[in-house]
Amino acid sequence: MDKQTVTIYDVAREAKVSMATVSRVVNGNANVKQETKEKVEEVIKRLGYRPNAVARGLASRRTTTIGVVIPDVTDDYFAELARGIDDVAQMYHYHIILANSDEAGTKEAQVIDNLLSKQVDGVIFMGNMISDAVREEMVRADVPFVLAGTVDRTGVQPSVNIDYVSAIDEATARLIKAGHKNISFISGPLTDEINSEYKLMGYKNALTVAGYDYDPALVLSTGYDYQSGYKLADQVRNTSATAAIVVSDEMAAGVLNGLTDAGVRVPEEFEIITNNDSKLATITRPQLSSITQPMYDLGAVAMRMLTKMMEREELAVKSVILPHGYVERDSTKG
Amino acid sequence: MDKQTVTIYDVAREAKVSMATVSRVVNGNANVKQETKEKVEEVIKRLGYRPNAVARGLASRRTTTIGVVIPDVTDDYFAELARGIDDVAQMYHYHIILANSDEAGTKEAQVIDNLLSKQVDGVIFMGNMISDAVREEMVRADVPFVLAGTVDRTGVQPSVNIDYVSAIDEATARLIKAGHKNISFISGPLTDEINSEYKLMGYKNALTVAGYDYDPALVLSTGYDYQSGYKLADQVRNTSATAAIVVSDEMAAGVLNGLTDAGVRVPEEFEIITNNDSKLATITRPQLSSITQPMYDLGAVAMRMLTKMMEREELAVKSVILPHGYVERDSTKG
DNA sequence: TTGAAAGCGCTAACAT
DNA sequence: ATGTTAGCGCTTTCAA
Repeated sequence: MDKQTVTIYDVAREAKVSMATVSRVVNGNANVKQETKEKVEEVIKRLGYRPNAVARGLASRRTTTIGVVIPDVTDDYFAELARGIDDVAQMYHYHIILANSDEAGTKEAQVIDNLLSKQVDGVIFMGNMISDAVREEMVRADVPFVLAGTVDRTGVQPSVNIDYVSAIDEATARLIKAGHKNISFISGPLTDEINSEYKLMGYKNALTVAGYDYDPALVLSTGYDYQSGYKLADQVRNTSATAAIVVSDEMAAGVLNGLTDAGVRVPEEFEIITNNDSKLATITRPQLSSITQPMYDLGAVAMRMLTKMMEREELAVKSVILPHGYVERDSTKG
Repeated sequence: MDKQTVTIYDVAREAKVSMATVSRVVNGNANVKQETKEKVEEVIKRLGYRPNAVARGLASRRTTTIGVVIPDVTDDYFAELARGIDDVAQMYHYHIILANSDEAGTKEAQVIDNLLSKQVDGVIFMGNMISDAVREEMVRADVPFVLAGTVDRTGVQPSVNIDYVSAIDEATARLIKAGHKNISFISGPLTDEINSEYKLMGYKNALTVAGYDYDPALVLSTGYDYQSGYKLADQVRNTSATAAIVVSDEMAAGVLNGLTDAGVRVPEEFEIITNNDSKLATITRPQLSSITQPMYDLGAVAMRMLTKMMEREELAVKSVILPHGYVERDSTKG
């Protein structure tokens, strides 16, 4: 019982037309008589013919498939972007190969290499930083790349982001306005540019505007996950900080619970603002006040840009900045 | 700047060998003189040649790519399985196409169709139930399918699961033993077999053993997400239930918070046991007592089975049942 | 509106 | 150990 034993030839023979005509019908080419079309369609259905995408890709040099590089599927933030990407891809009839990069610089480049060898028509890249190896792949590749939720300090790659600097700046200013003199900045590894070159900058900006000194002891960095945040709570208590800006919700939940379990009352004794407003932010108790990001849209817009590039349309804007916001919950006194 | 400018021909010409030799080198065939091999490798590197996986797939009828159908990438449970799948796939040098099915029966079949048209060498299917359309695709396909965290009441498809009936049975018995007379069973749609035919059965079993009557009013079902659970809390309060078994952590977190926000103290006035022990279970306050499942392994083992089937090895066991457990936390009195 | 034929880049016999 | 030669199943000119 072979399945793909049914080829375009079989359909052609059975329908008494040439394979070219079958191809036209399958591809919705208008130059086919209605009658012929119907006959071919009947045969296709009867034989259970399914076009071989691999052969099609080889012949047409288009696979209608795009690659999506994601650091980790279990990361709420990127998973949400992936949904946006997926929906828009669906809309434009592109298929997606979702590839985990594990956030390891070396693996990322290899993952991209795999994607390109599969002849994807384009790639959406997500990550906390762009390694040199990845950058090289992007410029060398002959298919378009779009960055989603991922910054490129050189600004050469089309990208969709929010203004991370302002977002953190505003949140920090909010805490300052609430009277805090010592605010901690808690982020993932500072080797990730998005932390060191953007978010930390926003934090410093706010400090500068308020005329406060920047105290490196208040800058804490660790992994992005819950456990890392939880463990970090002890260190936080050892600083003079009375409030914190945390760059990921999982970390923030960890810090919050670590603090609470150590007897520190949030927000009474310590205020926290987190960064992504993912579903976690409303699940913790107290709920987390948060910067809000249009995560789904970040992905959706990136995918839309990619479709345009793949169709060789001009891009009006190469670096799209989507609006962010802020939502007050219970981890701040408000 | 053309796409796959550098082909195997270019390498062959430049290295002064035949394309077959280049192919041998690329595929690690032993029948190549060391010297020739080195020369070819040098040229490959110099020209930046990257084998075209599409052409390779067409010629060899193998793509070393497998399809993974996931209901929703943002679902913690399945995302965790996906990690297990990904790691093992990596290990065996298979690539993965992760396809979102949105849990819609119609879309699932279409997604599988896409995957098959791409000539994947195998498929891992995850979902809360198997629609007839999906079942049909599976039996008709000529590539192996393995179910991960997904039950097949007909038992014909190879699968990896835990014993959902026993897991829920035991958890329910635990609540009964703690003195509860009215225990609510909270699940996703009962149209999903895993709920109606397995988990609910476990619940009923425990009731029967204890000599309790089954009260349909205590069986509540809604969406798997946090919001659905949160909203359900009101309904829960209107039943006579003093404890509940919840089949997903997100729902459980919702029920817990909904109850807490309504002034019901957990676990003092109401006990909850959840089902997956995903990271959410330790993030909520109180933390959720939970059935434990080896999620990562569920995916990993499924992928390992699939590799065997793709290599045409015999499967010792077609339906693998992995052990489950239980972890006591603070949503039960213990 | 339809058909014929030439590839797309590679693998896999089969030769040598 | 290496080369030659058919295809793999389809798209795409180019003719008719």
